[in-house]
Amino acid sequence: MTKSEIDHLEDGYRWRKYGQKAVKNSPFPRSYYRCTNSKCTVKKRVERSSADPSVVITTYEGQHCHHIGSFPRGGGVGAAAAAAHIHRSVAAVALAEQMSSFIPPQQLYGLPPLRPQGSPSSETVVSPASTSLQQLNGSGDELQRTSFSPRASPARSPTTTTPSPAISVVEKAGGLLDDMVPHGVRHG
DNA sequence: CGGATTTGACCCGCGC
DNA sequence: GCGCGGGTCAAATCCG
Repeated sequence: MTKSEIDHLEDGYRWRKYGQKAVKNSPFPRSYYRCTNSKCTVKKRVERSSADPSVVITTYEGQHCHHIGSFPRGGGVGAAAAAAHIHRSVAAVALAEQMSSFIPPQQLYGLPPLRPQGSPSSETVVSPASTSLQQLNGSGDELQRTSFSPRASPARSPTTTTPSPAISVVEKAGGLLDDMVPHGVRHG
């Protein structure tokens, strides 16, 4: 789950939308993305929460068989790539957690069928990924979630320059990216 | 002109 | 067997 107004959250990979369908649970449509890499079959499902329109639920499916390599903002990325090759898509999920960080891993709506048994034991599978991310972050995610306000403001200013709640996640992403990309390459 | 996005059609599994 | 919901394809369109 990610708190953001925009659907196309940049997690370091290139995504191409290939479909959009309306869902019953939510009045908002669900978007389907695929990794632009030819031999990479990773899929991403982005839907908006019915309870909180400002929350988007991003579901990763599959595993990136390639590293980021060509980061849209530049190069030198290692965090997401390192996390991505850990084992499964949980790395990507964990990465999304890092960006949102306002929900404990145990309460994830549902993880990929990593465990054939009925008990996924999410903490067991998320642990390695989040641990690595915590290490490369230098600190835990607690400080992030504490400084994050889950209810920023309605802020639906269409034409004004009022900062939108998306800025919050952007700042957080920036803080995360700060460790991934060097300064100066994020302006475009 | 090319790549990404849009959007309707098509396909598949499931319930009645 | 049919209808419905969900997922994907592909032609048209948009934008750089």
